[in-house]
Amino acid sequence: MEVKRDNTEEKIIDAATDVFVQKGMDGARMQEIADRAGINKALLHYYFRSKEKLFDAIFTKLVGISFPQIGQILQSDLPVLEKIEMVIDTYVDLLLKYPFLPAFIIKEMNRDATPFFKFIEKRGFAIAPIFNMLQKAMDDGVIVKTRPEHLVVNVIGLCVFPFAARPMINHVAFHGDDKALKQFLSERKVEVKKFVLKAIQPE
Amino acid sequence: MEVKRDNTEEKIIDAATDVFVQKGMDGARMQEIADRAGINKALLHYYFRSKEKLFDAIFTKLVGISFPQIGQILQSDLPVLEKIEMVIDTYVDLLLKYPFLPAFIIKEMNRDATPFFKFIEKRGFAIAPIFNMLQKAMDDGVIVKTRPEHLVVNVIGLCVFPFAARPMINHVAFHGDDKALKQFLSERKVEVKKFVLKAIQPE
DNA sequence: TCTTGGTTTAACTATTTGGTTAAATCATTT
DNA sequence: AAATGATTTAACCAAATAGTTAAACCAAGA
Repeated sequence: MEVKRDNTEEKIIDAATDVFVQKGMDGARMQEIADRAGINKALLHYYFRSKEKLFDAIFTKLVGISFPQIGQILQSDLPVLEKIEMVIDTYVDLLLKYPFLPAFIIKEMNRDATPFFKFIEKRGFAIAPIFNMLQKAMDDGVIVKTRPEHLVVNVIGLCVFPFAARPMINHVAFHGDDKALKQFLSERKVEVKKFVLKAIQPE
Repeated sequence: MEVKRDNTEEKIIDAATDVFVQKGMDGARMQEIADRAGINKALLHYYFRSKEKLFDAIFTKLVGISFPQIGQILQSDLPVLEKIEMVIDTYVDLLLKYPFLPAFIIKEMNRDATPFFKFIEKRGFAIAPIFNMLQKAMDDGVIVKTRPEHLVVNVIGLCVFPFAARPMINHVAFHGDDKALKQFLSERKVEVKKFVLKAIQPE
């Protein structure tokens, strides 16, 4: 038993990831996934009973990558400012590795948000401790006062947006020069940290 | 001639906008557009020969809304800081009016960027003057020094991201409370201005 | 009123696509 | 080597879908 199972399943997952990320759930074709995995459609349905089930597997995998274990950073007893810096570093590094993630997640969240909700529920992800930590830092005068929600959205947005809007930025700001875009994106780590730290420093 | 033409065409455009924005090009169905416009499929093809042509019309319309006439603001002789504030105000107001735009544009740009490129080309949109203006302000010590590209992406990203990520923010930060989310988004104008101005003020 | 030309419809077609089935194949165990 | 059970395939099916066609309709001008 399990003759070439691991191998085939892996090939399917790789192929499906490529196709779903590029075309989305609606644009993806089971035939294309089968072709890219070097198998035929029936085998695809043998491993993953339906397109929806296959998509769920891929989506869950990719959401898992997108919402990484920043819990460790946040639960450490580093000063808040260093925590924020570490989150930015970790997150931009992740996005440099998987630049297609933001557009994919945004696209599929807008189509059907329930798989994402299930994921969050399953992982028991809670944002409240983060808000509390930031609120405390504000009360202590370590960072400037606002609603913690805004600060979190600002930080994540500054990290994520350039990747989500990559094709536009590439065209408008860099006239299609992929090298220049890549250079720009790799500068984001330093740039976002500088920008955020300056913005939140108390008077 | 042109008996009810205007009326019907308008109904089609409204219906197609709804459906394309909600489902995207791949997920949209001509039948659903026809139903929503209160006509049948053949009439849809009579007005817009193909799904692609209809989509192009809608996409171009929506990109036109997304890249509004901020030229006037930028070409005025207001101080740079006030220009930046005005751009943020204008942009967030726009997004509050059309909150679905960012996700739609990101989604469709990733599928096929050529309609967007054509639009930019046709409108003769150039980013260089904006970069030059910011560079000058940096040289004059009015704002802190960076690559202008980063500043532009930061400002746009802070405005746009919360709208693109709406479903996630709504769930994670507000537990599905639409009212709370709307309140949060309407605070962004003030928040982003505060955040950006603080981040770019010279030492 | 009769013609004309744009408008609208019902019915149809060709193709694509997700999914099924029954048979063949292959590795492993007895 | 024979049996077993997982794996793989070719051929097929039903539903959905973009697009077509030919005829009916309707408002306006001659």
